[in-house]
Amino acid sequence: MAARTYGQYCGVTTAVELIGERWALLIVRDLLVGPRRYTDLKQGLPRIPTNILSARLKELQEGGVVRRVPLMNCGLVYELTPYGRELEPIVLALCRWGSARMGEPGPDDVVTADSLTVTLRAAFRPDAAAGLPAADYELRAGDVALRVQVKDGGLSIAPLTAVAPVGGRPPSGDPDVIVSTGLGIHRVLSGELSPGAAIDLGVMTVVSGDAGLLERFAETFRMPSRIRPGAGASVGS
Amino acid sequence: MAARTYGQYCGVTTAVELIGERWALLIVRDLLVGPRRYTDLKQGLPRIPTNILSARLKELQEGGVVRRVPLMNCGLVYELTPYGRELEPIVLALCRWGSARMGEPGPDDVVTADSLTVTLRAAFRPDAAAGLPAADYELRAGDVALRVQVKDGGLSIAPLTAVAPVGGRPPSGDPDVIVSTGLGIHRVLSGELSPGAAIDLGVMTVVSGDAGLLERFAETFRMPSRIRPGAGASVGS
DNA sequence: CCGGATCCGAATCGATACTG
DNA sequence: CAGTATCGATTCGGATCCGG
Repeated sequence: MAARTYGQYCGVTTAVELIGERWALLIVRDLLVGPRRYTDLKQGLPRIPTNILSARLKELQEGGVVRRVPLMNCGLVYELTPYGRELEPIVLALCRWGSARMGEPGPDDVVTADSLTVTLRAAFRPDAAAGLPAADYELRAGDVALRVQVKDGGLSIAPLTAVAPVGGRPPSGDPDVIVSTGLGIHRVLSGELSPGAAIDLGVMTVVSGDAGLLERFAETFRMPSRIRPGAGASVGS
Repeated sequence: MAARTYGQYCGVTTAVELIGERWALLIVRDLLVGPRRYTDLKQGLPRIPTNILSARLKELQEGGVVRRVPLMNCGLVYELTPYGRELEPIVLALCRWGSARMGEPGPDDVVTADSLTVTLRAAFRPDAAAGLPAADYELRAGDVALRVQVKDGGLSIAPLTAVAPVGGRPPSGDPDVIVSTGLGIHRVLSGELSPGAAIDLGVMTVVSGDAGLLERFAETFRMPSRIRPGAGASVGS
């Protein structure tokens, strides 16, 4: 033990010892959306081996990042501690940073409800939203569907795919617009494609409702612009 | 290949694929201070195996985070690309976050010039500094010595141990105060100890100059308060 | 079904030695 | 100085299995 530490007395080092192991930060990402059962996490991280999931949960608990909470009606959930929740701005910033280098989705890449929720939170611009009237979107990407409500400069996102998880109240009424995208929604979030262009290219489809609202959507949610991957590559053997 | 990817189309996932491998973020941390030679990095990360260092540098270059720059007078340095430099606020935030869980230093823990420089940048409070007159500190911790100058709400830090690295100009004149601490300087940065208390306990020693300046130092640099590690522990088998 | 534990081959990491 | 080569020690990934 302790052989796998970095041997430095530094906050960065301590932080990566707490959340730097493989899969750890993705568990944190999903828990930022809400408390999750073991099985929820396994579904949200389809490629994680179960032994790794339980090992990480144990380590994150020992680090005081995650807490294990028994539920009244049998079962149990994992949730972030207050200390773990302090990672939210960091994870959102990493999401924005990484988005600049997302190329085309691989054939096996998936989008989960939690990852899309975090992505939208990362892309949300409260100042832009404050200047615009309320809007109520239903977003479908891959096989997840999200209800996204922007009101009074605030954002609330609820999953529509499964039964509402532990703490959520299901949204009521109908959305103003239902839009379906492939995994290419990021091309709109990055500003690479205007909503109109995305619809013309078939990247986005308006299932029902007011297509004009999508311009407002694109103003409310925006990721940093993408970087051509070709720029700094070629390492040379 | 691609077997070791996370299989998700998400900014967070992309980010940890770029900088989530072991040691990678510590390399970024050191490069945030300035361009570094291979050997500098090896010294600043004493426990990194050399094959891992070269593998990480290669990966970081392929990811467009790091660039390899030949020097005019023979030799070469690694430096962050503009994209890599965008990690600065994230690394500083991680430094603050992790600092809350740094316990006592282990017997083999070291403090390097670069890690201490990043720590001070992370702890720097420009708004507090703006309200105070300029100050010029020399800080010695472990076997590193740093010249820390606060002026007009700005911060500049230069190492005094080795020859000034690549881009640096050596500071001129004498500091207002020279203070020597063990690795326990973080107990002052965290506010756990006032400078006076730290001196009384022998955690800090004023080598020369105006000890009164240390109060100003403690106001200018502050980490989030520490968390009792006992709070959320005990995982239970 | 939920919440894991166990086993094993494959890939990675760590330490040291060596080289242009 | 700037790495590569090698090899044992860990860890990861995938699958299976198990108690409630």
